Formats: sequence, C-alpha cells, structure tokens
Amino acid sequence: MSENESSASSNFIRKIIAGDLQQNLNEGRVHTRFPPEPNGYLHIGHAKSICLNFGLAKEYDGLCNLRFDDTNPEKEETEFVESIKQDVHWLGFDWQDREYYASDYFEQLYQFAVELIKKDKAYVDSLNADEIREYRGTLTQPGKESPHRNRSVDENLLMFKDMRAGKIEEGECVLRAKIDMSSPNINMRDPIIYRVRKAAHHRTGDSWCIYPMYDFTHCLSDAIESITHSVCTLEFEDHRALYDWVIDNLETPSRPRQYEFARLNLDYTVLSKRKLIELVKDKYVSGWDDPRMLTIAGIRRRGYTPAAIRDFCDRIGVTKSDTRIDMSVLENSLREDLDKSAPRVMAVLKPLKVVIENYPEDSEEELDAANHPQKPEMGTRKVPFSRTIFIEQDDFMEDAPKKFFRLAPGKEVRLRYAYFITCQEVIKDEQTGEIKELRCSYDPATRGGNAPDGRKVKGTLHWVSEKHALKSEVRLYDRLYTEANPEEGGRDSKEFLNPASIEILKDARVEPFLQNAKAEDRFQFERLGYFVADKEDWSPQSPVFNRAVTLRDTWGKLNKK
RNA sequence: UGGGGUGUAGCCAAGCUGGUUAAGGCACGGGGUUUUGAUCCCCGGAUUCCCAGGUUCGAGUCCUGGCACCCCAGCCA
Repeated sequence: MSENESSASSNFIRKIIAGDLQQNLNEGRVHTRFPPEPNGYLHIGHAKSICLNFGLAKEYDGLCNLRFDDTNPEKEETEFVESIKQDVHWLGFDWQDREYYASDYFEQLYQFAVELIKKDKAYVDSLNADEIREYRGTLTQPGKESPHRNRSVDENLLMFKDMRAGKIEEGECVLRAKIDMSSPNINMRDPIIYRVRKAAHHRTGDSWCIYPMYDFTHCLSDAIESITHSVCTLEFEDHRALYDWVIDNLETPSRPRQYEFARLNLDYTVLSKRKLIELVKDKYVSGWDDPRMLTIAGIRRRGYTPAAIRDFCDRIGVTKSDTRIDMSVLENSLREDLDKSAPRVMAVLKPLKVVIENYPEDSEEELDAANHPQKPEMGTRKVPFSRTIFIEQDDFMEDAPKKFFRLAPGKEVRLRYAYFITCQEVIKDEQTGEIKELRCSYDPATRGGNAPDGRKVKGTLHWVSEKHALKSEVRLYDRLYTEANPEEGGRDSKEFLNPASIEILKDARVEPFLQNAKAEDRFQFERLGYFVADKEDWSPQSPVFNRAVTLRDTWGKLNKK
C-alpha cells in the first residue's frame, strides 16, 4: 500500500480505541478481525469493513485476523473461502499466519457449552421450531418459558452429549441459553446456541452433527483470539447484550468488546448477499465477477484498482447513521487514481471512416504521442497515420450547434498528435441516409498538431489509422439498476434492472500500441474514459477491453439539459 | 402499544468536556489554463445544525417534550 494515501479521518471507533489505549486497557493491544462467512463473494461493503479492521490494526500498531465464520455447514463452501482470501490480498491487506476458522474452535465451543450447562445457564429444549417461535412471544409481548427449561443439569449434560453423538435428529432438540424469556430484547429470550445439523461441513466433514449458532460462536471466537475490538455492523447492535452475557458467564481467556458501525449502501446497486446470490444463480449477470457487480471480483474485472477502493473507503467515513453513498464518490476515487497512473492511448469505439483526399495514396508515417501529457517521464510512443482513418461517430455532426467543437461540414479540427483536417464532403447511403464516410482535406503544415500560422482550432479528436488499427471488442458498462434504491419499500429489485447496463461493441478499433497489453492493464482511452484489458477474455489475437469509468463529461452533461 | 439505534447543505461527513466567521470530500454553478469539452487552478453555497420549548452572557453541542427514519420475533450470519 502506498504510504502517501491520506490517513482516514477521525471516527467514533478510533476515539474509543484512543480512549482505551489511554487507560491501558488490553495491555495496550489493539487486535481486530475480519470475520466473513464463506457463503458468497466479498463485495464493496465488505471492503469497508476490511479497510476499517485492517486499517485500525495498522494505525495502532496492532493485528488483524482473518477469521471465517463457518458455523452453518449448509451454506458454506471452500470456493468461497478461496475467493475471500484472494480478494482480501488483492485489496492490499495481509493477515500473515492468522488465518482462523470458527470451525477450528468447535471442540472448545462444545466445552464452553458444557460449562454453561453445568452452571445451570443452558438447557436442552425439546420444543420444535414452531413451538419455540410461539413461546418466544412478539416484539410487544413477553415470551413464555419452555416446559423443558428446568431440566436438571445432569439430564441436560446427558442430552447434549446425545445430541453430539448423533442420537438426536434435526429439529428434535436444541441447546438454549437460560436467560430471560420476558426480556424486551428478543435476543435474550433464551437464545438457541446449538442446533443439530446432519450435514457435512466444508472443513470438519462429518465429525460434527451439532453446530453452534453465531451469537455463541462469534464472541467466544473473539475471546479465544484475544480480539480487543470486535467491530461489526449495526444490525448486531441488539446482539451486544448477548455477546456480553456469554462472555460474562464463561471463563474466557480474554474480554473483547463489540462495536457497531453502519454498513455501506450505494446508489443504483444492491449489496445484500442474498440479492447478489440471486443475480448470479438466476443468471442476471455472467457470474460473481461480472463487471457490473459490486463484488470485489466484479469491480476488479471492471478495472478498479485496490488503491481506488481503499481511497473510497477512507472518504465515506465510519458512523452509525445509515446512509447511501452516491456512485460518483466511488467513480471519483477511481478517476483520481487512474488519472495519475494510466497511460493514455487512442481508441475509436464507434468508427466513422474518414478519407483524407489530399494525403498521398500509399503513404504513411509515424507520429509521436505522449503516454501521459502531464508526466513526460512516462515516455512517448509512435502512432501510425495514413490516408484513411477512423474517428468517433459522436465527433461528427452534420447540423452542428454553435457549441459543438468537433467536426462538421466545412469545419476544421485537430487530429490529436497529427494534423488539422477540414471536412469537405459527407458521403451517405442513398437509401438510408446513414453517414458512410467523410472526405476531408488536411494541412501538411500542421503536422504534430500545431499550425505555424498560429491559427487555432476548437476541437481535438482522437483517431486511429484504418489499416494499422487493431480490431477490438469493447464492453461498456452502466449502473445495474435504474432506481437509486431498488430495494426501497420492499419492492422486487429485479423490476429495476437496467436493460442497458452492458453494451458490447464488436467493431471498436484501438491503436496498435495496445497489441502488447496484458490482462488487467489499464489505460485511458483519450476523451472516452478508463479501460482495462479484460482479466478473463483478453488475448493479443482478440483484444477485449472493459470500460471502468468514463471521463468527466461536461459536454455530455450540457447536452442532456 | 416493546427494545435497540440514527437525525449537521443534493449525497457523505468533521465539529474534544457549550464560547470568535459550522472543517473537508463528492455532486452542482461560475471563471482561468489546456493539442483529452479530461486533468489542473481559482471562486461560490448551511444566518443555520429534525421540530418545539427551556437552561445560559452564550447551545449543533446541556435539559424537557415531540417528529421522522432504520434494525430486531431464523434451529442464518
């Protein structure tokens, strides 16, 4: 990670830590963890948590563990742990040898449960799922105690052992903490801490048929790993009482504390795991790494950089108010990063043929182009020029408004790094009226783009030589949804999928310099945006570029009005 | 009608124990530079901090009472 990245602004968690450090709590240690469940791919919301947790550890000279919260064998898969590890690394964070799994603690967790039973603070309940729900009460009515709540410690011990031994079927029994069925906090109404699941686990296989629940597992995993600050999202706020209850009622090796912050919401997308899984499973997108997805894998393939994502996470802040961030913040972080680093290059997305009539028929030449006009140290390259070139269709208008600086009949523009040309004639299809090509003249004295007589030209166009250009596929991406908040009001977000979220251009042309690009190389296509050689589909024989983000476009904005 | 949270410009977000002109970013508008209508550089915005009362010489910061929004009734995490 580069050192000059702006250090994140102050937030309430930093203040808590600073206060703890002042009181020398936890022997002055700061130890956090990032605890994903391996049941899907990581997304930009996880990036916020990753940056926070690893960032806190780094800032306070502490440690951050990677811990897989894998207590539900039915949803978790090895594929997901691999992708998660890859994504965290790609984002620029390292957990060194501290790669942990809640499933590694199953035996310890079991012993903790036994300890709770022995203290008469947990019991085996034989109510079925429906009954437990009924007994739980509602938001406004207290629950009722289970008839099995007062089983003896010995009986509970025996039954719990039977659960572990596989003698009890799924749904027959659960282990519950004995807390308070009338608590206004529903989490405290004798929460289930163990259930029977006769399912193979991605790591422990068939060695267990009972699995601990999140509320029991998470706090104890934190305690086992000596986590000092256990940072999670707001929906767990109500669970903190239970977190503390478990820790307080057991002899744990350490005393972690839970703090909650607001999860990330972004306009024009969804970030709930359920929704993302649905998009993938029902093939609304091409996969977890579809460039329209806000998964880490997706935005990576889209062309985002780890630095841009980290910068974004710094900018949005960490608070407890639930908010929606404007997409432009994310886009701006990428533009800012790529503006500094991406080599500039010319590409024509929707080609319009231009014949320069007074340019010698069989002649061609190479012009010098800067790889980054603001950074001479990035060098120059040669761009081939010839009598027939392509320009962007959008750069020509037959009836141009006054403010249109580009090419129009009789108008003169500059071809970047080449010559001034003037449009002499428009050739159209006689049937359809479609513009087929332009006949232009050039001024040989303007080679390189400057007129010796000092005459100015308003517009500069990018172009590509017909016979030298590489044919390329270019994929243009736009927001996945047409509504800023597609989930608002319990609506079905699928109704708002943007039908124009992807546009595939098969006839784009790029300058030959791009022949040597490699997958994931990023470029600025001048005047168009930042593009990346597709991670999966790029090859020198058939180049494929994805548009990561457009350039700011004040002309386009003006036009929309 | 229970509990837990949150409310500072269009969107985020600083604002320590109350004290001169309420940071900063994105977006937006205006101007300058420019062989990318990009970048870069200036300049602009809250008499006001959800509302209403109150305490105080003084409140976004304290008190009281409202209002709005979010989360919680999985043997998911």
